[in-house]
Amino acid sequence: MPELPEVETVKRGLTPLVTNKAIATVALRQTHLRWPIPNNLGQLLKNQSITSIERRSKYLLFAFNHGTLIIHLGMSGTLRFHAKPPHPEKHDHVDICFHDQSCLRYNDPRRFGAILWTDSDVAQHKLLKNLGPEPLSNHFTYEYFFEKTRKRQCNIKQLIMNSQIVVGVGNIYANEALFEAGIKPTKSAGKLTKQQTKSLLSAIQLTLRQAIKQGGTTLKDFKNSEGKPGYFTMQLQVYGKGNKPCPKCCNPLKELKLNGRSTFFCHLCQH
DNA sequence: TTAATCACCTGAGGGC
DNA sequence: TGCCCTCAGGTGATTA
Repeated sequence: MPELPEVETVKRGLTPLVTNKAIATVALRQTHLRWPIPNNLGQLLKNQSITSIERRSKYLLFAFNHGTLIIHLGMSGTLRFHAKPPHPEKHDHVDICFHDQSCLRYNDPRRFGAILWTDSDVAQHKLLKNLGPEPLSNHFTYEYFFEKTRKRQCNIKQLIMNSQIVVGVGNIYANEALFEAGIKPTKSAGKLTKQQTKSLLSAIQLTLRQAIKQGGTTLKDFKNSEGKPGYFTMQLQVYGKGNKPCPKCCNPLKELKLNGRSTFFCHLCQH
């Protein structure tokens, strides 16, 4: 399930492989994703070259001279580069084929992802314009974060997963960052102390940096742009480890549902 | 404005 | 072995 580190890993992997390559054709086998893929995508991209790949939140932004292709991997999407593409398999929904016979292939079993096109300022696209700051940018400061927690009654886990507050913190990394910071996921956001806010901000950044360094998680579906799994699973401390010993105090980790999401924490180490 | 809930979708895993 | 059911989860839309 791609989260920010996974998307960043895909971006870094694909950038040297596809930038400045001219597109020959686009094969659309399934256009029904979260939103319909534009039927004229092939016409839009034919003989055009990708000038750069950027990432905003979990969206990959493929820049062209005349617009931007927005791709979200959803829950189960992968984007892989093939020098010589094999025969399409199940859920290989889209191929972006280059003149040199190589291809960028989008596969998404659950079809929660999206492939959209905009010829306007991509930052003003309705999916992107209301997003909060990038967690690893200079805009995600202690002052900003503390102000956002004030007068909030929702739990802190839900707050850090809110993309209007800060982008890119999904369920896995929310669990991990809260454990790292020693903060109980159910704690009301508005009751965080200044020190806890600082600790959590640092923990979010540390967790994401480590995951990017490791190449993302390997949870079930995730593979990077070369089809290889990430390696961060080895370092997950609490996610998916209900009833297993806490890495810090060895007491059994608790598991509960919070806003419909699996939540793991140590009731002794997290307050 | 904030918080909670729903819908989308399919593969994996467990129970029978 | 096969069928059925539940669960997993990111995020926009809807509702309260």
